[in-house]
Amino acid sequence: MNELKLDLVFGALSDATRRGMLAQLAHGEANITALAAPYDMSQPAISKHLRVLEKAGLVERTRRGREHYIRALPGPADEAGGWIAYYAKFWKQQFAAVDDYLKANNQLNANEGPKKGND
Amino acid sequence: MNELKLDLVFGALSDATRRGMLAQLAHGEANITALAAPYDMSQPAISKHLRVLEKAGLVERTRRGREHYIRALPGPADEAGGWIAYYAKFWKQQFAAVDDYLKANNQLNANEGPKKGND
DNA sequence: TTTTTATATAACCATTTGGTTATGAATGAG
DNA sequence: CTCATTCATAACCAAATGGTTATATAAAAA
Repeated sequence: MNELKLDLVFGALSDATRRGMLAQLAHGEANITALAAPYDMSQPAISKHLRVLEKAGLVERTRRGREHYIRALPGPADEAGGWIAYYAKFWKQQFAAVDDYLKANNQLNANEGPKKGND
Repeated sequence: MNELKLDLVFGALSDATRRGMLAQLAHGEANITALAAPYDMSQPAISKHLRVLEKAGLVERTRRGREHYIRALPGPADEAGGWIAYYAKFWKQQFAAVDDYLKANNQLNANEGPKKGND
């Protein structure tokens, strides 16, 4: 997945309303009225959120008569998750290495115990 | 992790410059000048990006003399990854179920083969 | 056919975002 | 001490974001 697409996917996931919609879609596809129901928000606002999810490739829309059914597509989210997992592995190594260094030098680790004075 | 924090984490990850910085931090901590080096961008812009990463809890800053050393913290990214992994599991089930349904009804699956006419 | 329902689009607005230049403060080097 | 380096902050700007109301379109229902 290219960087531009990751921008869209992470950007889409950065809003609680959109994450809520994706969570709702875990139960299966839903039409837009159903997706909108939990939110105290105008219909065009919901429409915009859905467009953001669509542009990120996180959902797919199927028109059936006058209703639009939305379902979640796992691919792009997986790739975003993959990005995180890939780098988190290295960050943890670094994290552990710094931890070990601090312990070896008998210093307090700011990421665990309470801090010593210096306030 | 609360929703507000997830907003910050996903929001921080939605920018290629910030993801680049986090990628760089996979090799270990770096001072701000080093982090800034790959980008054709003013120093205050870099400073702002770092603040976004800090507010999301994705990095930690340690001042040593006049230099600020940055290192990545794996925690928040892990939680964001966890959110994705949790829901992706359900989306895949749904995905598979719809797939099966379409196949059972001898229809083409829009997610795989080419689409039939209707253009 | 008329009305209602489901949705989109347009126009607008305030706030946030991502950048800039200019300036300042603290630390290190000469 | 003076100068250079590392970084932050302030003020500004354009574009993007997340919302609104008003209006339009298409399909279903009456």
